[in-house]
Amino acid sequence: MDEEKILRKYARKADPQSLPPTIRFEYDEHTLTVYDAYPKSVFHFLILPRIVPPLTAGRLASLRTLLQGDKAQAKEVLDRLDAAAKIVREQIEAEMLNRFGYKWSIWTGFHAVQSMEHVHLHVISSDLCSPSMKNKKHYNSFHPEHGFFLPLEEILSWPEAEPSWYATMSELRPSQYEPFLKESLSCWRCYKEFKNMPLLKEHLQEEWDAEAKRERARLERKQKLEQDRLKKADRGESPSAKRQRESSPSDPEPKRQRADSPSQSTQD
DNA sequence: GTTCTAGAAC
DNA sequence: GTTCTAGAAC
Repeated sequence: MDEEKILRKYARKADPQSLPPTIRFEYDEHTLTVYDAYPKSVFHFLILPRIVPPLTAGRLASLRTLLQGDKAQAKEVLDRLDAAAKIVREQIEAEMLNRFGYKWSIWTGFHAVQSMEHVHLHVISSDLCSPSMKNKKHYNSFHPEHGFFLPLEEILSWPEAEPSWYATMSELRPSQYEPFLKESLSCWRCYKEFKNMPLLKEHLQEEWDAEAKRERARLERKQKLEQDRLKKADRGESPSAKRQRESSPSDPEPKRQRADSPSQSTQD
């Protein structure tokens, strides 16, 4: 089987369950999520639209062929990928907490010019630390500033835009995007430039380590505050003193979890 | 997409 | 001399 058409082969499977678990992550009626065979980050998945009528292999050959076809159909495919990506991100975040004790950002988007046939949405953690991250092209294809990586959120807004603008964007001309891959090696977090990949990789690892340290310390402070609050509450401390501590300025991030659910306080 | 490798860069 | 890149081959 032609290596280049490997994704199309997966997307064609009537029964994705038959794919080995080393390749298959999960699937639903319209999408299939696989592990990237050469992950460029700690977490790196590809979400493929499955080839189910009326969708054809030709229509799903690339993001370009999808966008240049029926607009409503394109929108539907993108929405299904979006829904699948949300679920994958939740699972990645759970795994981040399990294995690393904190969560870091996850990017969801397409390469403007894909190298493997068949539409595939990248869901990739922002560390960009992986043995398979080997050259400038690899790195720049995910650099959030260079423009080669197209966030799904952005593409979802295209069909709502001016039709002539939509048509222009849908061309996804390689000549427009390929130069982005040749830009100098700069850290996407601090913009510092590096002479070669080994030096950049070393720096990316340091950035990620620093983030881990920062985030773990922040979570610890938060948990300690919470424990103290509960202790004080048990002793019947005045509600006003409690409120004062709760509005701690060191933790501006809004949290989904209510502070008064002690049963879950270790997870966050 | 990867592997291989010649020659540039250091 | 060794490391690294980048283009060709697959």
